Amino acid sequence: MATLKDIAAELGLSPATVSRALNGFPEVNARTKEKVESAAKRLNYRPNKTAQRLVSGKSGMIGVVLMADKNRTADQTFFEVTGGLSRHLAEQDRDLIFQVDISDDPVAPYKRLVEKSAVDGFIIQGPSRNDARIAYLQEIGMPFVVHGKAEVGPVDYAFYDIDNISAARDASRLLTDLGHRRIAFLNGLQDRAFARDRRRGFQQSCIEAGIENPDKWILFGPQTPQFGYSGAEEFLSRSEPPTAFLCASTLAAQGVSDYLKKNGLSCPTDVSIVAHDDAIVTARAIEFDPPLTVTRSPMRDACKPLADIMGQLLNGANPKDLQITSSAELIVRSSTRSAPLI
Amino acid sequence: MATLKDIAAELGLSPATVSRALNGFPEVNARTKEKVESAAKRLNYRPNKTAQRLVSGKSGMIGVVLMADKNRTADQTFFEVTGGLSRHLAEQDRDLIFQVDISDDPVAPYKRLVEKSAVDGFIIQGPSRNDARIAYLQEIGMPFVVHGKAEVGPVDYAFYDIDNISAARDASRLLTDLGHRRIAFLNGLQDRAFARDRRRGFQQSCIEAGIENPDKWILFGPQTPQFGYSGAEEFLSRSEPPTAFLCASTLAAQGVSDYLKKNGLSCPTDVSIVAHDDAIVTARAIEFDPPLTVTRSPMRDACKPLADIMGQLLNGANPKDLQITSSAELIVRSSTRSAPLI
DNA sequence: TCAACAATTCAAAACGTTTTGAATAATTTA
DNA sequence: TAAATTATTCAAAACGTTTTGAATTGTTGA
Repeated sequence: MATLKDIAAELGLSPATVSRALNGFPEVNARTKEKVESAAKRLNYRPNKTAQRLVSGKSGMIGVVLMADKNRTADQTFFEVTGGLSRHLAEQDRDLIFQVDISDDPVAPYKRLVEKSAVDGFIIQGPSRNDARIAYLQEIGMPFVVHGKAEVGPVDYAFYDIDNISAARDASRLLTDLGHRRIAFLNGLQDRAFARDRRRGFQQSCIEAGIENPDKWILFGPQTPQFGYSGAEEFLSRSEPPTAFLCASTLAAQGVSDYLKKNGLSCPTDVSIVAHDDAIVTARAIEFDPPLTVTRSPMRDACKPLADIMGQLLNGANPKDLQITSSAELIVRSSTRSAPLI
Repeated sequence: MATLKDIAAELGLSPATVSRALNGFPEVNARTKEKVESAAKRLNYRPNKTAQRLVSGKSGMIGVVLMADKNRTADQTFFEVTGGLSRHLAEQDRDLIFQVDISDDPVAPYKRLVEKSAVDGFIIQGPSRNDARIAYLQEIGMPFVVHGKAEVGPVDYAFYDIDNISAARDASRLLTDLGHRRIAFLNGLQDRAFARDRRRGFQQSCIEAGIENPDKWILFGPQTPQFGYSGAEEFLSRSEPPTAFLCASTLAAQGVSDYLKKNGLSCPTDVSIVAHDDAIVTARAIEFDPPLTVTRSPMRDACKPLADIMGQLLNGANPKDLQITSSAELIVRSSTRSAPLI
């Protein structure tokens, strides 16, 4: 591998000049620059990243950690995002270090990468309330971007999130507008920030529609077909069964749909279904029978903003200026209809 | 962050001695070593990885590349392995760089990481015949381990693979022993090495059982429920429908099972099903109705051997000594029964 | 007591860059 | 033509380790 010195020796220049020439510094003579560039190409020169890192103090790496505990359910969406992230970081000539954690301490893998000085920053997925990881990274001053916003009020870190309150409100408002009054909500895991926000949105539209005690219509759980199935079972065996389901993911909606079919109930005639659609491949809303009404905001769409935010953060931007909340669009398909007369 | 120099200054030693003390060299005085170690702990010293890399010429990183083209199907198993890999590499104090490729050239992302001197080696998943990535890495002398063996005969690179020929042979032999003579095989994508081997195993047992022209019973495709469903449809609408299905994955088996249910066919009374089980979470063989007979070899099990092989490779071992073929075990459950009398 | 040897430690070089401060060459101004 | 600028280049230091070869100290044997 050719080094700066090799080029310098070849042209009778100093490494300093060669370095400047290749990095486009203005003070280097045009002719010299030309010669250096052609020599670099001829010798197939590639700057040694490690050396650059040593002097710059940056690693050029971004850490992404997956907690491989029980909720394997997160995997699908997690990887969807991680994959896209890797692509967009590559555009900034950064790379993604991927680490899977098995320990009980959620902070441990972050600590490990920090202490190895392996990364310049982290992207945190699936934040919870009072997230220990966020606290740790803030304490040591390590840059990070959160996918999803953990707290309710204003925060001082960078994040990209969708407006979960509005999404849930829009979805359940559609149902109340159609006359539904008994709406079951299969929400995400209770400790997740997005689940808290969606609950809030659901409550808001319930209040608007004069529905009492919305909380008794909410079930928290992992977003899987199994959860959807058992949730449908539970709600529909109540004395006052729901006429509609709101699901936090198309995966849960799949379970609900399966349960309805198995029990001779028709969607949308007997029961309407609305889901939030992350646009993950394994449960496409449009391929449901009937096609599913959703609030849609593809997970994929988060990748580029997250990577961009990280880039700006590492260029010294203020985290408070890097807070993006995007909104989900409501797409009405065939799984929703007026509430049946009772 | 404390450096070697800081410790040296603190104790009135040279950085060289401190370095040796911390790296357990024998020539350093026991008392000195003790003092150095306690000082290191007190100052919370962590060696700077980048500096170590510069001098050692190693990056401590292993590259894993996902080709994000059409066959999204690979994702599930890919991530299963990648996750485990990250864990086991961490045990060697190595990290995993994860890169997603979108270009048409399968070699491009490897080249990119190589030219940045970002990694010490690669782990290649889903090899195909005459894989260009393997050719490239061999040409430039970059260490790599292949998950799955690409060629038929002996090869000179390190790999971990399961014995696909035997797995397919065992599975189809089970069916022929039960009297089945019309066995449909929903195999993997035709360019994949494992699909070629399984075809071979299938052919072997067909020949043993006196079944003619086995190839007309094979369909190649992505291992998805959709493929299973359409494959079942195609085969069962033939004039001589199969009495059994052999699937390359439980995902395809799911599609077959769905098709049977939808069309009033019973498994195992009308049709038997055997699948190869990678033990991925989204399609558990044991949760099928009825529980699925499989040849089982969990994807997860590949992670540790792959990481170990990589470790040895980087320690200078000969790739030819690092070739592991493990065998899948046949687990008979309730989805297989004697062929129906015709 | 002196040489021979082993046990420790050290200074300096190396890895390949970037950056600093100074030096040289080229050009302009007076 | 000398002085003052400006444009260009350079040598050396820096980043934080590891490794090399030499130097120092301590110990043993004669």
